[in-house]
Amino acid sequence: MKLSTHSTTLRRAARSLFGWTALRPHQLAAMRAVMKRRDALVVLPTGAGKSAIYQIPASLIPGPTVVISPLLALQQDQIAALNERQRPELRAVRISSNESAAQQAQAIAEIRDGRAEFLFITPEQLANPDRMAEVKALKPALVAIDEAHCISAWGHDFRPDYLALGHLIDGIGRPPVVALTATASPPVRDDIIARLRLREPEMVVSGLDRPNLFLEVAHCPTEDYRWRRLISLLRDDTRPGIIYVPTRRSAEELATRLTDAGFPAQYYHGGMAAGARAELHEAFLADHVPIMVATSAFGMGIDKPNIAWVTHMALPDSPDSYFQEIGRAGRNGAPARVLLLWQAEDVGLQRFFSGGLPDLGELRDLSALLRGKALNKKELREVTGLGPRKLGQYLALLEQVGAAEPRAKQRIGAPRYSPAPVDAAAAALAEAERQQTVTRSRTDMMRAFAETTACRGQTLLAYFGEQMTEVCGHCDNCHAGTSTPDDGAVGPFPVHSRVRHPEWGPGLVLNYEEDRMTVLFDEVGYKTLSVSVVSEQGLLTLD
DNA sequence: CGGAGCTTGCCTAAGCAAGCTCCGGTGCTTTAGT
Repeated sequence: MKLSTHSTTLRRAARSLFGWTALRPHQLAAMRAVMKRRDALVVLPTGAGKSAIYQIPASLIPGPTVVISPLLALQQDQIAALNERQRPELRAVRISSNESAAQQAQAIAEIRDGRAEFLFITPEQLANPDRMAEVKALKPALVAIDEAHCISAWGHDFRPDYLALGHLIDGIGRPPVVALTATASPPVRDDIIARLRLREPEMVVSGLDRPNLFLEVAHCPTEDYRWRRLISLLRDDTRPGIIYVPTRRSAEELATRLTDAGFPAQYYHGGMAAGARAELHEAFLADHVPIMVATSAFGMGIDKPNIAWVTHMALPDSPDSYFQEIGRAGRNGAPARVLLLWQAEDVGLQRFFSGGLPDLGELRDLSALLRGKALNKKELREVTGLGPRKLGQYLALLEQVGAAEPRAKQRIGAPRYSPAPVDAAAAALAEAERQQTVTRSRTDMMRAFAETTACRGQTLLAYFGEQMTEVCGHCDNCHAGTSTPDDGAVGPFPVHSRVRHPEWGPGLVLNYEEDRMTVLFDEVGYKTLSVSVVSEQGLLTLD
């Protein structure tokens, strides 16, 4: 089929299903890749009609679509939006712990009989082999991975089944895969591609600059100063906004303090009852909550056009999180403020969150146990005495070094040629150390962003692999006149070229700023080097 | 890692410094018990 034919078909479907008269170039490019049954990785800001990228082609391609989406609440919203349209070719069902066995059976039947198109599901569900077989039997024609950055952000420790998604997709017959996210730096893109085992994916990446967001950072020597800066923002701007805080307790305390000070605020965090969370979410969307004080739990799936400002009361763990969180402001295109209030001490908490290296002995014992007999997680917990969290992390690590693999009936065993327990433990520990180094180097980059006197827009986008040729003009440093025009990245190696360091191995050149250059090394994460030292000592070579 | 909040030790009265302990994010699942 000719490309133009696909375009016409897609435009017609967009008009008929969504009432859209036009498709944006990025949307169309991504949809055409899906129509050609190619794998695709799509990085577009939310609000750019990302969901339609899989939904419109799915309605045209014969066979159902499996949508893997991380949060049940988010799935619920997406399903409701689809089913509101009352079109059989868009009907969506779900399988999760929220549905009874009977409801789950009915969902499967609806897909099998062609009465529904979309099956929403979590990676955890697919990790159950019986469930996997059930989904495979439906012969899905397409898999869509929503919020694909979760693979990289959560897979390594928090939700290990995210790490196994490539394996899980193979298990349901490996149809074409389209992965979608609003935020993915180059290494995160590589991680997504590798974990999902995408085959020569079509890359659709839009420009990330958000000119209507004014970026501002203030170093706060005292808590009092932090408070006063916040209050001055709240006096200036009474439109709705989000305040991000690092802990649950500080969310509750700050909301109370603000309310007492005459700024009515609500708080939101992951420790609250599901019902209360849903209510607050709704109330915020309905403009009933002017100020939301929240941990990072608040936000995914919040597509609210009129968020006027986002403030961080501590340094986020990474530019990835920061960009994701500030991206919720100004979706309607109106001017919006982004303010980061930070202290050097904030880094301590992030180090704690990224801390906790596995115990070599425990890893070795677990590895030896798996070689003896395949066990399920509950049995493993009982035998080893490890907590569920720790056990999940250990198993993910051992799987990555070829010392563990999923088996039938939710059991986990050792592969036939798995390394000896001592070697497996050492390799797993090394892998955990590498991940921790990279995670911590992201926090270093976040701190560098906070401390820079250069253009913040350029600095932030360079992290995401986008080279802006001119200063952004919408940050505090541009307004203060300290942003030096970055005249095309003068340096010994082109931006985005692969280089090699004798000690740190291969890496990717990200940007130049005065005499400093930032390189992302595969093994040790982000490093800032002096350009003159690199040049004089010949530290880097083209790889 | 670092902050909050407690106890201890000083030593003859109340209050302060030092030292100690504890705590800290993101969500799926499943199960036991009301």
